[in-house]
Parts: sequence; structure tokens; C-alpha cells
Amino acid sequence: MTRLDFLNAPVEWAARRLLGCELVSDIGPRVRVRIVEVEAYDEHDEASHTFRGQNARNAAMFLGAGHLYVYRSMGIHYCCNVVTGAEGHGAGVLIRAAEPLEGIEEITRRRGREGIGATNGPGKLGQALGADVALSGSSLDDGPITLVVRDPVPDEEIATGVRVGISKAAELPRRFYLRGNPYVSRHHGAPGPRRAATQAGHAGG
DNA sequence: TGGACGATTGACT
DNA sequence: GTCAATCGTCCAA
Repeated sequence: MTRLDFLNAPVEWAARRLLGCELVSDIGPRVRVRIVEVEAYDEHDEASHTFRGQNARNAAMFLGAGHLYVYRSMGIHYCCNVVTGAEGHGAGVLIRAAEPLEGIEEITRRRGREGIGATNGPGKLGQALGADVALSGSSLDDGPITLVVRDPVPDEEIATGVRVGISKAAELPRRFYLRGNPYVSRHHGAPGPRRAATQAGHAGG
């Protein structure tokens, strides 16, 4: 039992609950960021790494709520996920973007750039936190990267949209972000944060 | 054992 | 707006 057991819940609820919470990395000089954009994935989701069952890469996703899952994207980038749900279920929340709160100098050093562009994407955030696959499976309760739980964000501040960069189940509205937050990622193609609020944001309220 | 692809980013036009 | 970088994992044979 840990203070993160509340993440043992439906992944979409957990995803919304994680908005506004903070991630603290003590891998190097302390870095602390506030989560502003997430996406939900679970084992029934064709776009999820866990859809085809457990394997060596995604084993961390089956460890249960409160663990960290890190994977490599496009052979280059590292992306961070918060594992949710019960042990053996293969559900988690991708942290897509965050707002730097502490250790901004370290983030700038790792990223080679500063400002909004330093943490407004999943690969960027992974680099800013110093994450890599060696951290996959570690505990977010007392591991090198920890989750700081904050008060829930009011529903009216949460926008909903379709997920980014996937080809399967791309229509599912399982992306959640803080409405109007400048650190929410922008990307090519699909409706971005500004338009999603009017096009795909019905579920957000 | 070999071929295709990916929960992305950044540079260039 | 368009495209290259880059490599582990998965699926087919």
C-alpha cells in the first residue's frame, strides 16, 4: 500500500486526476514539473503497448498503480508513463507535457533550449527529467522519479481531445490537458489544443 | 532471420 | 508544410 493507491482506478479517471500533480526527478540536480497534458492507455486499447499482452518491453505497465513506465520512441526519445490500475492490468497514463517549477537551469542544460519549448512534448519531457528505460518499473512513491499529488483540477479547467501520433484507435478522446496552459504540446496534423477545445472537447465539459 | 514500423522531434523550404 | 534521423521490438516465414 502506498499513497499512490488512488491510481488503482479507471485509467481515464486517473489521467484527469494526474493533471496538476507534479513529477520530481532526483536523478541529477532536482527537477520538478507540473503535469499539464496526459493521454490514457489500457490493455483494451488497440493503440496501447499492452494491447497484445505483456512482453519484455512493457512489463513495467503490468506492475500496478504507482510505477513508472519508460519507453523509447522512434529509436531516439524517451517517454514517461504513470502506471495505473491493478497489478497485471497493463494500463497507464502517458505524460505528454509539463510546466517547469524547479531546476529550470538543469532542464535547460539537458534540453539545450529554454522556455516553453523545453518541456512541451513527451520526448522533451523525458529528456528534461533525465529519464531512460533503466527507470522503467521503478516506484513513483520512493524511486528516482517521484509523483507529488496535488489537489484535483476542476473539471472546467480540463479539456479533452484525441490522442497524438497514433494510427490505431486514433479517434478515442483519451487526451486530457489544462485548458489554455501554454505548456500544452503543439503538434503537426491533428486538431491542436486551441481547436480541440471546440472540436473534440465536448467530453471536457 | 529479415523487413516494417513506431504513444517524436527538429531542421529546412 | 515537408522530411530525415535512428534503433529496438514485433510479426511473418
